[in-house]
Amino acid sequence: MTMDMVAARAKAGKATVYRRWSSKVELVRDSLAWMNRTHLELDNLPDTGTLRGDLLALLKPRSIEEDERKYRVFAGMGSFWQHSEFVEAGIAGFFEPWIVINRELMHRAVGRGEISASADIELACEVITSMSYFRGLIQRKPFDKRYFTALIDGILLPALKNPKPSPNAVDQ
Amino acid sequence: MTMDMVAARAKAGKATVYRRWSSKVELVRDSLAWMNRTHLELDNLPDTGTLRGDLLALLKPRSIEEDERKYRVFAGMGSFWQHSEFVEAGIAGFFEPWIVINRELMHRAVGRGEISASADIELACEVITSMSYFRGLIQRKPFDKRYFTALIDGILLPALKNPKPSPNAVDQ
DNA sequence: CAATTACGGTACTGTCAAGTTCCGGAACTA
DNA sequence: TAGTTCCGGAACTTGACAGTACCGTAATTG
Repeated sequence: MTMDMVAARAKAGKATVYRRWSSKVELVRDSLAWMNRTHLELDNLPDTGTLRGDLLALLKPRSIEEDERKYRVFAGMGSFWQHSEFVEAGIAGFFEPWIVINRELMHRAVGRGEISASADIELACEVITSMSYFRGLIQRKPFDKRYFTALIDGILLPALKNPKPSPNAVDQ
Repeated sequence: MTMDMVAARAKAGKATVYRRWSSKVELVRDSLAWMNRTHLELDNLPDTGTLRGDLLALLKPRSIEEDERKYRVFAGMGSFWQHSEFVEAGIAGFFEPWIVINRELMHRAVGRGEISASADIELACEVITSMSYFRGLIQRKPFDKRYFTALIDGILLPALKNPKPSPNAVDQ
């Protein structure tokens, strides 16, 4: 991802790119922010009546391919992993919305009495995100509907429907 | 991570480094392989009688700090993320042994009748690894004993002790 | 001790990519 | 049409870093 490539892809001159962004750092920052603008409106979440239905409703073909593009972007960002500013503001920002959404859906499910009130929501709402990330970026296997449903039905819902064996809080 | 730094850290001349490795690529490959040599012998796993005990026995202070060093290495490897050769052989190789160990411990637990035989072991044995990675490299928070036990007690064991909920034929 | 080898250090070369400068031409304006 | 502004493109500068060449010296061997 060189600036020449960026300019070429934009069918623009490098000078023009630098007219709009004063450095590559700013360009990357803005690009990340742009990608982070989530299409998922927090106040318009799916509400199917079951946690399982809500979660499945989140996984649209759109988001699958978007995720894969994000992973390719990550892999190509190379040197920016050193600057923790970017990891925090940019990369972590990718995942935070999903975690927030999961948290909200799970809290609703608790309210409905669908899952145990003593479940560790704070941890559970990071499970999908963590594992999708690991699968996409490390294992480089598709995070598709099959895997997603297996995750929900095989891990997440069983974990949430039971009270946890021992009460444990995690710092946040 | 420049070759000058490597040489300096080794209190050696750059020429000496190049006498042993013909290129940086080979050096990184060998370094990854060396870090991957796991201290956990597969035929000498903990056997405390419970899955919980076995898993907790895996988490030694040694491995915690080693993991954090690995994450720092990852963050510093920058450009190598493009070459999927390295991601597969090197980085993925870090995690595979842990997954294998988890799988073995869980199969034992199934054999003891401790966890449900219908549990999704293949998925479950990736949970700890995925989430430790996410926490260490993305969230940059410590993967310590507190978090680890919360993960085991709040997610993993509850998920495993229950049969999967009905794989209902819900929406498409 | 003398000869050879191995090493640490430093200076050099080549390459690649970020950032700058400049120019010619297109598009808009009067 | 003439003047002004903006853009694409290409050449250039600069810095960082991989890889190389070389030298003085310490260790090794006969």
